[in-house]
Amino acid sequence: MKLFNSMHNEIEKIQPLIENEISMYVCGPTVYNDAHVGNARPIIVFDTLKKTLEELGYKVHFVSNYTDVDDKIINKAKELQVAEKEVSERFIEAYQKVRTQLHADTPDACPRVTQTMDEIIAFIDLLVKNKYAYAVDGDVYFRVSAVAGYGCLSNQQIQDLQVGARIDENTKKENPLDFTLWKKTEEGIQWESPWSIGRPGWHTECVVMIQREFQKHLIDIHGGGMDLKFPHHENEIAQSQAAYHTSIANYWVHNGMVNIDGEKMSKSLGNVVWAKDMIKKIGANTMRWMMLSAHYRAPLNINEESIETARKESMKALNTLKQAMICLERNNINETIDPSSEVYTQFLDAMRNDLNTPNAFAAIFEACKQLNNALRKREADFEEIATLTTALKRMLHVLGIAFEEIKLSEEDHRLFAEWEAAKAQRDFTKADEYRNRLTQRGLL
RNA sequence: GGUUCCGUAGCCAAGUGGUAAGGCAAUAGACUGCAACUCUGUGAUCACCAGUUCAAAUCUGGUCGGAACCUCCA
Repeated sequence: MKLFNSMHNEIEKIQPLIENEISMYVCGPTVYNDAHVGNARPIIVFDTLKKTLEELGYKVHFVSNYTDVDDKIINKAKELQVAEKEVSERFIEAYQKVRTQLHADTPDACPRVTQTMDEIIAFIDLLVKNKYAYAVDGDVYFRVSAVAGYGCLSNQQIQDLQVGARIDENTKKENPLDFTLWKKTEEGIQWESPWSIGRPGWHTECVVMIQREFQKHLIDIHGGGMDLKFPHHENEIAQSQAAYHTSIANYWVHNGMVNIDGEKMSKSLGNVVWAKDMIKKIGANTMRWMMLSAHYRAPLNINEESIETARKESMKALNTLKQAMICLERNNINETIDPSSEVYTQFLDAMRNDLNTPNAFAAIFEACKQLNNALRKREADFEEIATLTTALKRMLHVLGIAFEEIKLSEEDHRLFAEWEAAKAQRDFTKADEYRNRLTQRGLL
């Protein structure tokens, strides 16, 4: 398996820390609102990565968090006049629903900030004690200058950052780049800490959660949206370097952003599309197909045309699969277990190569073509059909495209036979009748 | 100002040194009782310029155009 490592800006062969096992952490959402289609992309991308790794034989340990402490949640709670916990619970539930609807596997663990507070405070305390952080008036800041190599992920030089940085009104910091680890506050949820009553900053939780969930300081893959690279991931690394002398993960993977009709999705533009609405409108299969039809690192533009194309393509593949399954059922052929075939190899090679889903789709189209040709042959090669069917199923599974298994009832078998008999007798009235009934049963 | 990425047929999109995958659309056929489905054929010299090389979409330099990030947005 090869992946583009944002840390070194090049494609690298994955060398897992433990043979045949992959530990993977993906930054989850701040649960102050419903997930929009931009949030859906990392769900789909990293779920596809997980499924690919599993298809390649790796055992994947997958963790993704929920940020349930944040200013935005506090504001939302005020707006709705409810407790913050109510807001976060509600949107965690909504997020989980979207993830499930998108055919994404539930992570092995979904830690929350509110449930990790003791560890977070202990971690900040460790940083303060080791002089990597300092407390001022109840706030705690990370001392960026204390770690060598700050900026290694985003390839930023500290001096360059300072030039362009917006002027920070916070004069308590030693350096404008220093980031908040603990914030004293009288508002919203609060916890007691050695420094003040307050709440933690955003950048600490992931480091602590990774340590807690994986029980180690270095994992294989850390993922998230491209926009998290700086400062979030950079700051995670800085803290991890300070506390554990590791960069948290060996491979940093970032997905590209989503645009709607060529424009960035934002509240100010008023073009935010909620994931749940789009799923309802176009279906999860079309949504995954569309999102995976571009490479995960490239920006993805969504418009009516790209949706329509994805819908057609996915329908074609699923229809081919259905016809193949019906053919096998009607002829009492068991599917093979082994998907080995040229197209399956082609597919896996594409996926292995930095998740090259556009090329993987080419393999799927080729499989469909071969399958359709095989299905039309006068003397059907059932072995070929069985192998291709298994291969196609496996490929669709890896991409998270759901399909229904076909099991023909006695009645179905009879209808097919009657239909064919009627056609043979050129009784087209009857034939159409059977055809309609088969169509109604979703078999044609 | 800094960092990173991109500009390939009408549209989407791979390919990163050896003479341009795939899909959608379009179009011409085949199959079919009709329809649907399906299959077959047809299209680009890769933003522009200059270099390196036997050979460049692919490397180098430049020009033009677009995007993301630079303190909490996936």
